Formats: sequence, C-alpha cells, structure tokens
Amino acid sequence: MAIKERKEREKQEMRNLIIESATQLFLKQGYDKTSIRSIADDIEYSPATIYLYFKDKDEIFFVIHENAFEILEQHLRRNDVIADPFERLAGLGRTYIEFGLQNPDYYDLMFIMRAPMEQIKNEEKWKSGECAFGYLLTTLSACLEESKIRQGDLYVTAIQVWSFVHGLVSLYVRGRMCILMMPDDATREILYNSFDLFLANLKK
Amino acid sequence: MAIKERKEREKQEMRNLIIESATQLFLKQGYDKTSIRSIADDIEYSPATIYLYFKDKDEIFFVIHENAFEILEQHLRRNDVIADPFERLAGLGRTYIEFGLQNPDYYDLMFIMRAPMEQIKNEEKWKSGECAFGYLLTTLSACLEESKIRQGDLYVTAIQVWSFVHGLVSLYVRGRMCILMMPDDATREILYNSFDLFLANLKK
DNA sequence: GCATTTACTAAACAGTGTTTATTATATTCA
DNA sequence: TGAATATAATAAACACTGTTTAGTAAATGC
Repeated sequence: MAIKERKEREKQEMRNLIIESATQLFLKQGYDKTSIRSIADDIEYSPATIYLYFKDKDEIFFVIHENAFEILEQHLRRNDVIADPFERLAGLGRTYIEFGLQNPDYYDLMFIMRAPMEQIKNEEKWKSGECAFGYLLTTLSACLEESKIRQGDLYVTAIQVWSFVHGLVSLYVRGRMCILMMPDDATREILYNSFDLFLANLKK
Repeated sequence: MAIKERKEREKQEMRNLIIESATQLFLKQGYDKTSIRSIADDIEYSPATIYLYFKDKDEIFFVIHENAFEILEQHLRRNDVIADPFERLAGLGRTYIEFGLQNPDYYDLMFIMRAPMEQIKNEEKWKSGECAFGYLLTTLSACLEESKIRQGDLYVTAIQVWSFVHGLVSLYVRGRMCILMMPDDATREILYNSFDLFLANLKK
C-alpha cells in the first residue's frame, strides 16, 4: 500500500507549492495584496483548492511566520561562536535589529501582525517565539552568572532587552521614525547608536 | 449671507457625527469590523454620504488617531507639576505605558497601524507625533542639563526611551507577551518592573 | 416662480475570504 | 476487467469590503 504514502507526499508537495507561492507574493506585494485568488492564480489552481490544504488564510501565514523564525534563528546562531556572553548578547541584538531592518515584511509577520497569533490561540503555545526567546534567556543567564551585566531578575532583564530592540525595529518598519525627519540611512545610524548606548548602560 | 456659515457649521457637525460614530464602533469592535457601511448604518445615512465628508476610510481614522493623541497629551501634561526632571521623565514613561495598556485600540492606531500614516505621507508632517515627542525631548534636555541622567546625544537618548516603552506596550497589545506564560496582571507587573530597571540604568 | 446649486442615495464595480454543490479522475474490490 | 467507491478539483455562490457613478429631491439664489 505505497499509494497512501505517495498521496501523503503529494499532499505535502501541494502544501509546499502553496506556501512557496504565498511567500513569494507576500515578500513582493505585502500581506493585504496576497489574496487567496492571487495565490490560486499563481499556482494555476482554483481558489477553492487552497482550502483543501489549508483551513484559512491565517494558517498559510502562520506557516510563513514559522519559516521566517527559522531564518532568524539561522542568523542568530552565528553568534554562538562568540565566547564572551556579553559580546554574544551584543551580537544577538545587532543581528535581531539587522534582520528586522532587512526583512521588514517577515518582521511584521513575526512580531507585529495579529494574523499569525490567532493560530497560536488554537495551538495554545507560541513555539517559534519561545525558541528565539530561549536564545536570549540563555545568553542573559550566562551574562548574569559571569557578572557581565547589572544584577536583576532574568525575565525582567530579558523583557527589557527584547522590548528595546523590538521598539527600535517596529517603530522603524511601521513608519514612526519619520519623526526624526532624517534620511533613511541616518535614522538607521541613530537606531544602532541607540542600541550601543543601551548596551553600555546595561554593562557592569 | 449667514447661510454659508450655517452650511459650514452643518458640514462640521456632520463630520463630527461620523467621527463620533466611527470612534465608538472602533473602540467597541476594532478597526476591521468598523466598516463604512456600519458607520453609515449607525448614523442612519447611506455609505456614499460619508464620502462627501471624508476622502476615504484612512482619513476618518487619521482624525481618530489625532483625537487619541490629544487624549494622551492630556495624560502626559499631568506630569508637568513634577519639578525634578528625572522624576518627570519617570512619570511620562509610566503615563505612556499606562495609556497604552488601558487604551490598546487607540495605541494601535497611534503607534502601530499603517492606516493613519498613509495620510501623513500626503501631509508631509506627523504633527501629533512630533508634539508628543517634543514633551520627551524637553524633559530629557532638562535631565541632561541638570546631569540627572548619563550624558549622551539628546536624540539618541530620546529614541532609546521611546523605543523601549513602545516595545513594552506594543509587544503586549499585539499578543507577543504570551511568551511569558503568565496571567495578564503578572505580565503587566513585569512590564512596569522592566521600566523601573531601565530608569535605574539610565540614572546618573 | 424658475434656474441652479447642494445634499443625498440606490445601484454598481471590483475586490475580499470562504462554502457548497457538482464534475472528473483515481482507487478499491468483486 | 467492470462496477462501486473514494478522492481531487472546480464553478458558482455567499456575504462581505471600500469606493464611484448616475440620478433624485430639496434648498438656495436671482
């Protein structure tokens, strides 16, 4: 009965096809313009077919959201080679900001948009988020143990770091940094300077 | 020719009626469910009439966005009585966070959603945002002058403070704080503790 | 009192996410 | 192999959305 397995494989391939098309359209045109109909058009199937492979639009974008987390994690992992935990923390932060600035649509989906979080409510847990947050917790824990940063509750410190870098990136990607009335590259400069200052204040 | 003035007054009254209805629906049901048709239904006019008073949906929500800034400013102004600039800064931050937590929909419109910012592109300047940011700049300037906080560039420091409090609030209102796996009030506790720690690190 | 401007709306347009009933194909079993 | 069943795909519809157009009724100007 290899037919069942082939069918399962074909089903997965179709899911991949849909996700690949949706991802491409999403990165090119954004969330709103990536309609079920436009995906169907792209893969040359009818819109109704997509609903045989995904419950709704949210489920499609939840998968894209998870793929984006895998990409971020690949970037973050490059800091594993840094021995000093404080420098590793600095690396993680800069990597996070850089990822956000260079992949604003992915960042949006991961940390700003409501759509993928609706899916989490059903799944109870935000696995992707917890994994990335885990990196931060581990690094901060090492920093505290080696007294590289000011003493304080681990979770409070973690939220502090995350909130700060998220604030920088999200104000930027959602157009609020226009308040500085500076060209784009100067605004980015301020972003990184601001992060450096933050690190300096955190250091022991 | 008092007729012209009456007409102008009536036009403004109609605009107010639309904004009041839209605001009420927005705070009750959120942005997406506040459709032009639902507003029209509420004020007992046809949907097309709304377009005689507003260019599009964005323009309506831009006005609501501006009204929200006025409310925030009223809250922020209560800190004017605090003489010590550092304590005033602390007050401003806490007021900002509190406003965000208690008015998540307004906060969304002011600092997260793209809709009202489309309007700013046409108007060139984000007046509401600049006004609120001005409060922060003035207070920080006083802090620096009296050496209440670590020395540093005014704008870099301002972005640092704003990004941090925005990060806290926006991660919360967009459901990412679920990562802490804590009840809502405990999460809020962490938020405020995190802000206190931030202030302590900033203090000279 | 008549012409003109203003205020309003019904209906349509072009989209959206999603569901249902139907058809064509593939698989199973006698 | 041939009939019965299960699967895959779709056309069409449903209930929405923001927005525009053409036409009507009332208020205003002369």
